[in-house]
Formats: sequence, C-alpha cells, structure tokens
Amino acid sequence: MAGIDDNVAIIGDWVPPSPSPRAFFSTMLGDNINSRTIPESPGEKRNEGLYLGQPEQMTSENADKRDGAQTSGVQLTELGTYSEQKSNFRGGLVERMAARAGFNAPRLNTASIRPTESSVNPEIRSPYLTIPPGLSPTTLLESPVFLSNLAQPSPTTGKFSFFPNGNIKNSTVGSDPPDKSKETFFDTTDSSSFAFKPMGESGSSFFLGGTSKITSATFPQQSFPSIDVSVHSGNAFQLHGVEPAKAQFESRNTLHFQTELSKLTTDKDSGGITVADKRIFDTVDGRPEHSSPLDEQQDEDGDQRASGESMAAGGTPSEDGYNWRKYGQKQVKGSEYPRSYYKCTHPNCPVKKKVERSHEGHITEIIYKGVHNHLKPPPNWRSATGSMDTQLDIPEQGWPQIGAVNDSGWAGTQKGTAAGTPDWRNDNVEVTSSASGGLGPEFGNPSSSVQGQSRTPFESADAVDASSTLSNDEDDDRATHGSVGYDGEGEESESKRRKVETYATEMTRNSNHVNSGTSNATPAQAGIPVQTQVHRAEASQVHNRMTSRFERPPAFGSFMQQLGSSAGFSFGMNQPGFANMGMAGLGSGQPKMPVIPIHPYLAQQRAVNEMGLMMPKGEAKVEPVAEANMNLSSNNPTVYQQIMSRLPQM
DNA sequence: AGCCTTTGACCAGCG
DNA sequence: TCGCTGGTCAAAGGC
Repeated sequence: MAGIDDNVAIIGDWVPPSPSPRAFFSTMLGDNINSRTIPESPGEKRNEGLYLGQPEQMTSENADKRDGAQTSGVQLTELGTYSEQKSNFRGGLVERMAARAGFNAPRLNTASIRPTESSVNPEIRSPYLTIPPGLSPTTLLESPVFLSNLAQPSPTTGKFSFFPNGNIKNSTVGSDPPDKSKETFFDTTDSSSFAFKPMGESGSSFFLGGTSKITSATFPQQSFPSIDVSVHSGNAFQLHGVEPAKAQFESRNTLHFQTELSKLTTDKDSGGITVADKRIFDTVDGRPEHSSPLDEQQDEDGDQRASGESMAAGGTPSEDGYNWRKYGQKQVKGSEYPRSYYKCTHPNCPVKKKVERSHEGHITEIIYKGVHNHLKPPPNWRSATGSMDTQLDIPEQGWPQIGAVNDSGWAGTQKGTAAGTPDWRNDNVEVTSSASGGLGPEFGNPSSSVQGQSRTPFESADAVDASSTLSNDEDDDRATHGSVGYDGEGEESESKRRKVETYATEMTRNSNHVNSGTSNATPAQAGIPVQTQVHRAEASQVHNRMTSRFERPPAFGSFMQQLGSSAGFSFGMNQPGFANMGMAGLGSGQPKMPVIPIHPYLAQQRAVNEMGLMMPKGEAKVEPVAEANMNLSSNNPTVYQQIMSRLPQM
C-alpha cells in the first residue's frame, strides 16, 4: 500500500510551486511567446493552482529549469507529441487564427513543454502549463483551433469583439500590465482578455492523466467544462481515423493539454483547486476498474449536479453500477481515513475494491482489483432514466466498463478495472458509449446528452474499441474469457493497480477533477491486459489494437480518467454541458459529439482510467511511457494532420 | 428471508 | 522469529 500512497499525489501536494501562466502559454504557444516569457519571481505566488498535471508529468519552464534533466518517458511522450505537433500546429492553426482574427496569434510552443518525472524529484512540481499572468486559460480554449464551434465570442473565432485599442478586456482575468499586452495577441489581450463561459452545467472536473494516480481537483464548474471538452473531443474523434497507436498518443496529448487548460481556467476562476478525493484503482487484469472509480465519479458528478456539492457521495459501491458487498473495514496505517473492502456480489466475480472515505463521506481513494466476469447489473435508476435502453443498445457497454467483462478491460491497458468500468456505461450512458466507456465514466456519463451524441458514428468506432472489452456486455462468456486471460497473466496482482486521486472541492466549487498525469504509470505499463480484451473482443482486430494500445499509454489512462472522473464535464453522466459541447474539430455539419466519450481511444482510456488511474504500485513508475513517447513523436504529425483536416475551415 | 453492513479476529506477507 | 500491516473471514445485527 505504501507504494500506492507514494504514488498518490494530492493536488494540494501538487500545487505548482509557482506556475506562471505565461510560461504556460509559452509552452503552448509559439516561440514568440516563449521568448517573451517573463520569468517569474521566485517567491512570487501565482496561482495558483493551476497546475494540474501530475508531478511526474509536469512540464513547465520552471520545472525544466529546476530539473532540466528530468524527463520521464511519459512526459517525454507528451512533450514529444507537443513538440512535434508544434510545427504543424503553428503553421496551420496559428496562421489561420491570425488570418482570420486579424491579429497576431500566439503560437503554442510545445517544445517548451517538457515532462518531468515526479518520481525523480517528487518535490518538483510544476504545472504542465503555465499561463501568463492575467491571461485566461479560457483564451486558449477559445482558439479557433480548438473551439471552432464555440458560440462565445473570441478573437480567434472572430466572434470576439475587440476593443478599439485592440485590447480585449477580460472581465474575469486580467492582471497583466497593459504594456505587455500589445506585443502579442495574448499580450495585447492582457492575457485574460477573454474567457469562456461555462456552457454546461457542469462540472468541471478534469483529470489530468496521471499515470498511476489520478487526482481530480474540483474547479468551479464555470470554467472549464465546455472548453476542455471541445478540445478533447476534436482530437478524440479524429483519432478514430488515426491509427490506434497514434490515436492514443495524441489523445493523451490532447487530453493532457486540455486538462491543463482546464486547470488553468479553473484556477483562475476558482482561484484554486481543492482536493476532494483521491481514488485509487487496482487493476488486476487489464482493465482498470474504472468502472467503479469512474462510476463513482460519475455518481459524484451526478450528485454534484444535483446538489451542487462536490463529490461527496460518489463513493458508494453501488455507484459503479455493480453490486458490492462490504466485507471489511480497516484503518490503514498511513491512511487518514478508514478503508472499506468491497466484493462484487455477483457469483464468482473476483472483483474487489477498496474505498477510503473522508469523514465527510467523500471518497478519498478507490482501488479496484480484479475484473468483473459478468455484465453490470442494470441499475434501477437507469431504467428510470431510460438509460437501460441505452445500455442495451450500446455495444460498447461491453466495453470496458464492464468491467465485467472488463475484466479484461482492466487488463487491458489499464487494466483494471472492471468494476469501475461498468459504471461508466451505466451511468452514462451507456451510451455512448462507447466512447465513453473507454473514457471513463465521465465521458460516457455525460449523460444523456452525451448518449445521444455518443451514438454517432464515432461512437461506433469507440464501440469498437471497446470492442474488446465491449463485448463484455454482450457476452458474459467473453467477459469471462477476458478475465481468464488476465488471470493468466496473473495479475491481479496488482501490478496493475492504479490509483486515481480525486479531489473534491469542499467548495461549493462544484467539483472538478484534476489529474495528475502521470502517465508514467499507466495501466498500459502495467501492461497487460490487453490480451484479454483481445480475446474477448469480437470487434475487428483493429479494435483490439486500439484497446491494447490505449491501454498502454499511461498518460492516456490518466487522461481518460481525468476526463471521466471529472464530473464537471459532461463526460460524466448526465452532464448536459458536456454533451452539448461541440467538438472543435468537428465541422458544423457534424453532429455534436460528446467530446470525450466517443473515441475508442477514449473508451479505452476510460477503462484505463479506471484501471489505470491506479498505477500498479511499483510498476507504474517504471514503465513507461517511453513507448508512448516514441509513438507520439512519430505519430503526431499524422494525427495532427488528420485532426486538422477535420477541423472546420477557419 | 435475503442482503448488506459492522466489527473483531484471523491469516499472510514483509522487514 | 517477531511485530507490523494489509487483507479477509465470519458472526451479529440492521434494513
């Protein structure tokens, strides 16, 4: 357990030493910005909390400076992706933006972003992204590239109205001195020039992918939700077309990126991130137990929505969609809260989960172990909501979520989790499925809206992914097989464990999730599971591929988790906002897609998330990401191109 | 009556 | 071998 603890990072812990917004952009944006980046004063406190990424994954200039040498595979992967994409990105998007907006659009400097291994220097914690003071994260989101469809005005979209002087006023943010603003778009805008308004209710929770751990922070719902989604979604969808591996990588990148953005936004808006809970998933098999975790998250989301509270409730075992029986409770050393042990009540189902809850009832940590060898039982509420139908309809369900099946799912990439998985489906929706499934509950969850959307073609693709897992729902047998496969691996061990940490904001705040992103430890690393899924998956080989690959990318897993976890996002079940969010990448003609859910990749992630969130205690760190990185770098261009192609013409 | 939770005790792994 | 810790068992009780 100790290992887990180590792995688990709480946002609080994370809090970026002093991430600077400017740095963030510099990394994100073009070189120009970079050069201009203003060094933060050491003692200066900035926000604040923006940093979402896991320590390991953190990439900030600060981090770099501090640890220039540090670069974990995972991080590298992400970074690599950024950097590679960078060139394309700049050329394409930036130029477009500039042309369209008529202003000098800042470029994202992916190069600047570098992963750092938290493992190496746990202490070092820098945000992936730093936003220049005054600049609002939302602006990033707004960029045409990401959010072409956004209704809200933005310079990039052209909807945004500029002030006579060319400066944009940002009601929300805007701390930068006027002087700087003019140089670059951002500068001129005072960084905060414009911010998105939350479209959906939502919550805004994001997960950054952390490998092993997932941490979610609660953000004010306002900020992100929509934005992140859009971005992700775009990528995700695009990814479908892309090769699985590539897709994964990109997805990861995207996700992370978004996440960070969200965080930034959040921070800005909220002024800080609160940690609500931390969840850990153990995955034995391939699949992450996402289900549960995710489910829980979803549930939480739902709760939040309903009550407006942060995640408190999420913890109930049943939330996953599976039936659990508590067979023990113990105060674990080193753990602040008592740990409850649950078993899946389904006959012969080996899935167990450990849940730690705060005094307030918030789930602080969830660990799933084992894969469900059965379909998730239909929840009553579902039927009430009509979700039931969806489940049935959705092939994906099978997926991962299912843990059930999933078991294999866990194994898969993330391995783990069967338990968790199911939730996604259920919750969400099954909907979509697919995608969502993979993504995580949240993705899927997004609720109805999502569901509807989910069914889009993309989803089908997702479903495929899920495929491997997906099939689970369809056939218990398959699921079983999957399980078996995992067993073969022998893993329950835990190697597959993944943690997810979620933080619930005590704040009124809505809850948001932040992820750590470590990806290093993704389930994938744990490696395993994929096979299981494969066995199960009737889906085309392709799907299988997807699954396996997805599983691997650690970051991805975390990523997914984040997405899924974040109730705030539409991902979560029921979150309308999410569903509503348009995909930036998607053309107007395209149906709205739930951002997250759809992509197979996501779906896997989801599984991963569930599973993956929790990294295998020891394994996670080691593993690596390197592969992912490799792929990313190589693949990114392609993916990027695909994505770009899908993007609506500016 | 069935299922689940609670809770103390027991077992296994590890240093 | 002992102690610690985590995980599990199983009786008792509640819903």
